[in-house]
Amino acid sequence: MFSIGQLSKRTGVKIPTIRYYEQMGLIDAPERSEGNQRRYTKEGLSRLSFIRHSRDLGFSVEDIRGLLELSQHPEKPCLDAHSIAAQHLQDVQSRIAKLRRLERELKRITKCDAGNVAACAVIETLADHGLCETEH
Amino acid sequence: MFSIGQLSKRTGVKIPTIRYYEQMGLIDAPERSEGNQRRYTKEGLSRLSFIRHSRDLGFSVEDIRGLLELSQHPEKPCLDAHSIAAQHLQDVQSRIAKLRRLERELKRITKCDAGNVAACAVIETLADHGLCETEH
DNA sequence: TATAATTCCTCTAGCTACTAGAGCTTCAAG
DNA sequence: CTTGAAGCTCTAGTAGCTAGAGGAATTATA
Repeated sequence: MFSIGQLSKRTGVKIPTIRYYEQMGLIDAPERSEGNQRRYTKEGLSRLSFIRHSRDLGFSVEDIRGLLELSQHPEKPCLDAHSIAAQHLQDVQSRIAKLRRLERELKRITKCDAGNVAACAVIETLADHGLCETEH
Repeated sequence: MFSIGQLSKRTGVKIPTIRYYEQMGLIDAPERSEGNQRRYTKEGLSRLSFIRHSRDLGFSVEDIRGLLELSQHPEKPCLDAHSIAAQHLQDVQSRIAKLRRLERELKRITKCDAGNVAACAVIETLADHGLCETEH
């Protein structure tokens, strides 16, 4: 049996976050000690690790809800898991693409070496979208 | 003079968002009509365009506050603008790097072609960080 | 000009995924 | 048995909006 603090240390999930996940229904409410403190089992630990890892990979809480549900049913086909992951991969890729465009634009405007704001490319570009080279 | 709706159409910023920016002090409270409706001038329009464009480039509201302040003082040196933009560029680059690592991991795990959850690489990887190839 | 349709007003609450703090209770080590 | 760390619940705050209620003003049509 682990206290919430031990669980936190083992998974790297902060204590208030663990309570938050419980409130959101991602993890089951664990048993309590006589004095009403949470006591977790190994199952609780591995479930929280799963969540932590999924969050690290950028899955939303809703995605994780689906993935957890699936992981409880090993006999089911795993198409759903794949489509959640594939969708997420797409999201990640489009975010990368968008950030790359920003990066290009920011690199370009920060090259300015004017001395004052009146002639500064950063300020000027922000004021006038027409000066941009790419869409965003 | 523009109504809030016209301003919204010209800048692409939604009406509640314009009011929100006013509340946050990013734009000045404009004059009002006899019936208490907002009436904007061309200055209001260009200030909002500046904000919109900066948001598109991913600057935070706080950053924009600084950039706007600077843009009001054309005679000042523009070092501050550059450091805000350069810092932001760094943020963008580190986000790109992080997303690339995720992308690699997600690509790898979605390659799985098992038929059911018990053998599915997606689920398995989420459950066990040790199966990952890169840190995240 | 009368009425109808559209736009605008303020105010409150909700979204994601947490995080921080107040004020109090329980646990574990010495 | 005491004391300090760790736990409890509850509320509110973070960014950057977005949505809805309920009502007033403006604009377009008949």
